[in-house]
Amino acid sequence: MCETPKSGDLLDWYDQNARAMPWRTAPADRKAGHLPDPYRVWLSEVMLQQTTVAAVRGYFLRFIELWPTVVDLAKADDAAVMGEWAGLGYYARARNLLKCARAVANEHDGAFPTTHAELLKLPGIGPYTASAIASIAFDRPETVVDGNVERVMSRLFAVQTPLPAAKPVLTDLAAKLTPSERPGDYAQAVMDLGATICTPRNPACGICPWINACQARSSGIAASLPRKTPKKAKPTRFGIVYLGRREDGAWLLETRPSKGLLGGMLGWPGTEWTVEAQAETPPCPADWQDPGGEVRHTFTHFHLILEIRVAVLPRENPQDRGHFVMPSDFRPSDLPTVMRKAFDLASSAMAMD
DNA sequence: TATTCGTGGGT
DNA sequence: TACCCAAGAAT
Repeated sequence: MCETPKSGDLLDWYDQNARAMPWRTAPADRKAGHLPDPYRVWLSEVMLQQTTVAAVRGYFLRFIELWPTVVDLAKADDAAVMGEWAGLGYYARARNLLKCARAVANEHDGAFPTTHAELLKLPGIGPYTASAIASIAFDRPETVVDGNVERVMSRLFAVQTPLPAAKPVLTDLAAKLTPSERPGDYAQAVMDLGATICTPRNPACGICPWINACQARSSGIAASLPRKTPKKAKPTRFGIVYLGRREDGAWLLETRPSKGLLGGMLGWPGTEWTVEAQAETPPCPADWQDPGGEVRHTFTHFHLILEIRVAVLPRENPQDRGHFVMPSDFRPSDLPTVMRKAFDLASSAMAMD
């Protein structure tokens, strides 16, 4: 038989094992009444959506350096924010980040709302992020349910229903465990537990503060939970991108439409990406050459094989698409990863700089 | 409810 | 290599 899990046992563990992060206030400081900056909590939580702490850290520090407050961010140029987000993925987050910053600056006097319901109205803030901000930044007793919490609850209560169907049940179980004391620390504690001990594979049950309360552990099935419904196979799509350079060195680039894949990001003009090989569709007439090689990249729901073409473009070429960017203004780091791969391939194949 | 939407690291 | 996965939201 198992004990009833106690939130206090987890908080005691967290007091000793909380991981330091740039956006986080240590448990001792929180107990002294020092809550973290809501702007930093919001920014970090949006960056952390479906993204690892290791990947986020550098981006977070850079954003804070460039835009120390939400009002600063609200005044930033779209292209600057999208460029700084490049490489982090899920670019709708960056578009909504700006919308949200401007809403907070213009409609909330630069102060984030403090309740779950008000936070939920803002762009890019869903149920998880609203709970995270309300609990972590404002110590409200809201329940965070992310992938970590789903895994911890499914094991603690041996929930056999596969995800995502089990989500409502797991949310209910998590809510009933959430304490009214130290809700901010508790939220971070459950997620830390899932990230460091109650891991997807090889959970470290021997050092878990809830070992005596865990039903899956007592049944020996912890590592097999949570169950998940099978995923669909990824199809492969094909496309061509065109890396054109004017005689004065300027690159022909385009800002992609603000909706859909890589929306709002800088990229090379090219064909659509489809399951059938694409016919040549250059952005302007030129002597396009194939330098050889291909870019392979995998998105969430398809594999992509991309061919590249390169050309020197005449100075007075009436291009149909895109805009020219001088080398002094071109930062490959502004490109989403698949576009940066194309640039790297062209650079190595042509040995051009 | 199901799909769309990135990327890099781990196994 | 080929998966799996990560502090989800929008549609």
